[in-house]
Amino acid sequence: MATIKDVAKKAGVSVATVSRAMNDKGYVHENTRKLIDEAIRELNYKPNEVARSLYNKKSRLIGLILPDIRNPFFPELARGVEDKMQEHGFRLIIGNADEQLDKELDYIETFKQNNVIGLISASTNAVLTHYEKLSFPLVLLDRTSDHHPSVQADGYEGGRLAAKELVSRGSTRITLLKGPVELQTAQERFKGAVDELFNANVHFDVMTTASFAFHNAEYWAKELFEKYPDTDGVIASNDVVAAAVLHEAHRLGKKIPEQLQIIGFDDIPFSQFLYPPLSTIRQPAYEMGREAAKLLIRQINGETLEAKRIQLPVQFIERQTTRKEERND
Amino acid sequence: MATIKDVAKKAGVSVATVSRAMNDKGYVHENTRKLIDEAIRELNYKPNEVARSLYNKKSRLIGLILPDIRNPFFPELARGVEDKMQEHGFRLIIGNADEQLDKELDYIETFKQNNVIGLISASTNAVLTHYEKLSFPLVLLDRTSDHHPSVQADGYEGGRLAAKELVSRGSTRITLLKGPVELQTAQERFKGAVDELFNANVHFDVMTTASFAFHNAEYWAKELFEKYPDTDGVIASNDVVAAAVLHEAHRLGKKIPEQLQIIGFDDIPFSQFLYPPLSTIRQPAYEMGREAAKLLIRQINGETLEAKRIQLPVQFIERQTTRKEERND
DNA sequence: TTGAAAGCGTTACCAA
DNA sequence: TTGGTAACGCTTTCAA
Repeated sequence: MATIKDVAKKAGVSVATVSRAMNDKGYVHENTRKLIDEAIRELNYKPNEVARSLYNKKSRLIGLILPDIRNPFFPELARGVEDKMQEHGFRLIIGNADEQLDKELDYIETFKQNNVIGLISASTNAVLTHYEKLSFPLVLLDRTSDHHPSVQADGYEGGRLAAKELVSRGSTRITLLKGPVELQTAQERFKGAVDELFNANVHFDVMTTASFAFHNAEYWAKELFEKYPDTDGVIASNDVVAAAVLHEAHRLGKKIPEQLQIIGFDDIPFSQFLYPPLSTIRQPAYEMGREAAKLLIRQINGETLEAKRIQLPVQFIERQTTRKEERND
Repeated sequence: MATIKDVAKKAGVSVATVSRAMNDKGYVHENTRKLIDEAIRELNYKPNEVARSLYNKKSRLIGLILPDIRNPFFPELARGVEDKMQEHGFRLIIGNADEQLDKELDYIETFKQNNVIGLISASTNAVLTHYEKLSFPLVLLDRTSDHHPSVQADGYEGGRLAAKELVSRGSTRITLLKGPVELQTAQERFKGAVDELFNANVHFDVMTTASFAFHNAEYWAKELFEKYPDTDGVIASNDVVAAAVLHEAHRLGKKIPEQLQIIGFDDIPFSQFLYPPLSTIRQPAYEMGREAAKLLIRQINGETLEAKRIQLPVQFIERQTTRKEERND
């Protein structure tokens, strides 16, 4: 690997001048610059980011913490972050926390030790204290905080919408799946749904699903129908859980959506391929990722954002696990 | 952040001694060591990985290139790599190439510039020349190479199995979906299936799907039934495509598996939630990730592996998009 | 407009 | 058994 010294030698100048030329800082004569550019090209020189990082105490790396890379919602978020960061010359390193605090802490440590210039976290951990004394800017994604800028979908409205659509389509014994108690976004969805359900004055039961992961989803689904065998409308905590519920409903021979309506949350790509295709509340995951990236970049550029909160709208995606709306015309 | 100097000062020794103590290199008196350990603890000192990396020209970071983070097969792979690496104190940074060569090159550059100690690539790009002159060890995952160690599933056998199961379950007009031409693994599956189909002397058509990604899968599915409306057995190039085919088959009102059998490839977690649950050829993705990690670690530890190839077995997962086998007893 | 040199935090050589 | 110091590749200050 060629170093800045090699370039300097080839161009017949000092390393200081090469550095100035590369970074457009201070004066460099135009002719000198040409010599340097040529030397760089000929040697195929790429600055050593580690050395840069050691001096500057910042790299061009952005850390992204994902709670569970296997839930398709998160890769979608990641893609949004990635694309936006790419446009600005930052590189993303993804850490999969696997819903475990120690893994999350490991990654944060790794990020610190490698001088990331900023961090985006979609962590699902309730406690955020380990984010308090970071030396680089932070954006929270798919969750909120009173102390940090954040991007999230309008969970309350999402929950409300889900309930409203189910009710207006005729479900009368609704089961509301409540996501992990420590997860704010899940709680907001829950609150939205509960409020709407109360208003509608319809019977409903609540069941808590303590995780969003695949291997548990099946279990929740079974439990759901054991506890509430005659439910005729399920508001799932997310699409993965909804898929499991749909699967279990088929196994039990339920007609969907005639006997049982199901509505998910997220709108992951797979939902359209389920049978029947899953009606769901869409979160604009990719956009959320982009917005988080924008917020982080603004901070990197020196703006102080405090606890700025960006909330993106959700949307009911009507597919076929819900019936047609009952019209009175 | 405390530095090694602070520790040295606090312990009343030189930085050289602290360094020796930390790395267990050279002599350190037991008493001195105690002093140092205590200082480290009190200051909550963590060595600066960037400085280390600058000197050693290697970090503790492992790069992982994924072709498409949205295809659930790859996160599963990543989890395997991650877990194994974690056990050895290495940290994983994931780069999503998005099936685009320039993104892949960008990540490789980032990895180089950040002194990763090794690289695992599940790239889908045909050309591998950019992997030739790397200064760190490389393992290819989910693909093969004559020049590098690699880990992959037995694609040929997988293709063969898929065909065999479909035939033995009574499909007579099979459509074989062939993955991207530049993808070796796809080609091997294809070959295995073709060989078996020839032997079985059953009619079959071939259609090429030029990508594994979601947004295209639907398109291939539609095309499939336009071209071969009376096919009674589909061997999909992977589970994502299979899901799309299943979806389209429903839309066309086909009875599955009575009129049409479908078999996938990969066994991603979602496949069990499809309706009917998808019969598929399982690749042991998580294990593959772990094996790739092992291979990389061996190289990091100085072994030369040449083009060692590890091939893991595949397995037919019988679910309900295939009929019961016709027995003659 | 340029260059010498110090410094970023660590490791390793060599002398003590 | 310990410590001084050069070196890793870069940026920045200051003097020329």
